[in-house]
Amino acid sequence: MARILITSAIPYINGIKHLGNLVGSQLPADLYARYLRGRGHEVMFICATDEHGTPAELAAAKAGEPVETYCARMHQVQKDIAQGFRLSFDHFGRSSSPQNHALTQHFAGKLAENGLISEVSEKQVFCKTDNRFLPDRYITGTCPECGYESARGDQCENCTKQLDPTDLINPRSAISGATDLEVRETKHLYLRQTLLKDRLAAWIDSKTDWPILTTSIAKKWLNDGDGLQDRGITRDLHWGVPVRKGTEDWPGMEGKVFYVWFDAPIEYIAATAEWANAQGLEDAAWQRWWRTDLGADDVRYVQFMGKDNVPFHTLSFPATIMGSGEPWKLVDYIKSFNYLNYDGGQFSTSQGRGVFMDQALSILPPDYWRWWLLSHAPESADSEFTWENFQASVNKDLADVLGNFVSRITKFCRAKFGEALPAGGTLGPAEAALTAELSTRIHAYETAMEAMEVRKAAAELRALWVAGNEYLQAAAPWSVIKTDADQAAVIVRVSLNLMRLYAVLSRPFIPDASAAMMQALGCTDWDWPDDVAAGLNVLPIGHEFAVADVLFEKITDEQRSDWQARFSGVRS
RNA sequence: GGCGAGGUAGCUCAGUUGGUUAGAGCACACGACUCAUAAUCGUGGGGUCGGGGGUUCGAGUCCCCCCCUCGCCA
Repeated sequence: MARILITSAIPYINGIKHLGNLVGSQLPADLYARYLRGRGHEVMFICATDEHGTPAELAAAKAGEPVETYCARMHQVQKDIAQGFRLSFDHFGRSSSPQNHALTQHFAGKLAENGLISEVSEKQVFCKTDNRFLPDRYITGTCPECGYESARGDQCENCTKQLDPTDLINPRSAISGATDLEVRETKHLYLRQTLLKDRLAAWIDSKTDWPILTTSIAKKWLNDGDGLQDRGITRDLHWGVPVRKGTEDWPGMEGKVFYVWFDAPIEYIAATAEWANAQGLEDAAWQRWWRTDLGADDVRYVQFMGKDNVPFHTLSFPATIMGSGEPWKLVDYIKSFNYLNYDGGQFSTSQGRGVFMDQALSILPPDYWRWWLLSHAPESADSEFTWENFQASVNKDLADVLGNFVSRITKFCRAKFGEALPAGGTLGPAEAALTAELSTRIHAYETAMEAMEVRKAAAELRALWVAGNEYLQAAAPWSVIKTDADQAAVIVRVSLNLMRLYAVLSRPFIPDASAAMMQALGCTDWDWPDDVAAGLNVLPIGHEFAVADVLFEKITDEQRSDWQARFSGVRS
């Protein structure tokens, strides 16, 4: 039994996420967590809301609420929706938690002790119209590197160069558009990433099994232009983690907070601490996941995220961990995703384009979305959601192939033998062939799952469902029963056991349907079929079951065109 | 116009370090079956891998040029 720590990129507190966000991190992370639990491994699956920074302040102001109230409310909203999608976090934390405050301050203190923090008195942009210092991303201007005219103050979207706001040429406020900006003197802390560049580069180079998408982005940031730069980690804001050196005051930093990108990844650790505290456990309970000196040396740590998050997870956060000089767990594998497009364009939070998580759940149960999104996950390239494809995939895969298998075998048994596994007959060559095929396919499924090849795993699972229909079709118990009831009984017993197998194997993808299948079978044995022959013999002769309701209703053409119309515009 | 990402069967996509007749699912056609959510199973048609050069014994897979699409920005 292995121990695996899984984190999903933490969604920003500001608003409900769309399906593209969901499939880019939380959902595949959940798939992986559920699979590993199903195999009997010990899993810690962590997510949280990312709550600090100016966008939260502005959204709260717009909602007419104090920022603390706004964040608490939106956290609960996101938590409920995550539950709606059956995301099986062990803990869904908050980056504004006391635990994260303490840990963020702790890391800053350690980094300072190790000479990795510099205090820089710099000139920062203050907007008189907005009456505030403008954070990096709220200043637009021309990129000094490539001449792109709408570069943001933190990064040029055009050339991906990391920037500081004062690098921009012709800056203006992105909040008001005002140009009455003035530069004021303010002191900030910088993380001296340049001193860690060689260690980071060597570490990235050692990750030869990482996806190209992950390492190529990391290397680009390490080596492009002047290479990795020192990074400001504090801001002149009110909402955030107050700057402190561990538990000590930090002279000259009064009234300032840490930059959101400094404290957000630390929340992965803090959320695990939140989990332990919520469970009434000692610190050792979470430290054994994160401290290699306190039990985490045998933990495998896997992160899931969209490609836009890769630089922070391959460089900034590891710099924090390494720079602390303490034995914190570094990530072992980063699974990154491309973007999901919506019907010919992009999903867009700012434009309200596409289907959002709450809307999705209002029209269909989570399994439908989970199946489609995971079986079409944007792993190797951006992929596309269309309503036609969604309808076709769901109807064919879930209703026709899996749902109908369950339906046909349970109803056949009820009609011919009653609602219990019938006695008689012995396994023959057809069952031996089925067992062999299932073994091969389950192995392929496991291999894909362990490699986090999501689409491939979905295809293998589907092939397993098809194998059941093939077996039934060839065995034809509805014909056999006319001359050999014992033989028909064997086929039915094997098929009903196969249904249980499907429930177990499918659970990571479609947990509700799996639960419904198991409930219909009156079974609570979720053991993974390491031995397929034994796995097909779990439900004994005489075991009673019930015919379940239709597992998956088909999506009608009327529903499809209705939703297509309803979600064609922008969200109001 | 700038930058970025792509162009493989009607649709959504796979195609490992270049190597035998380019694959899957859906859709379509035909056949089988009738237990089942008009479901299932089998067979088949269908692609000059955007175009043109080049490297190579051999390129969807490497290099160059061009065309087109999408995104962001002007």
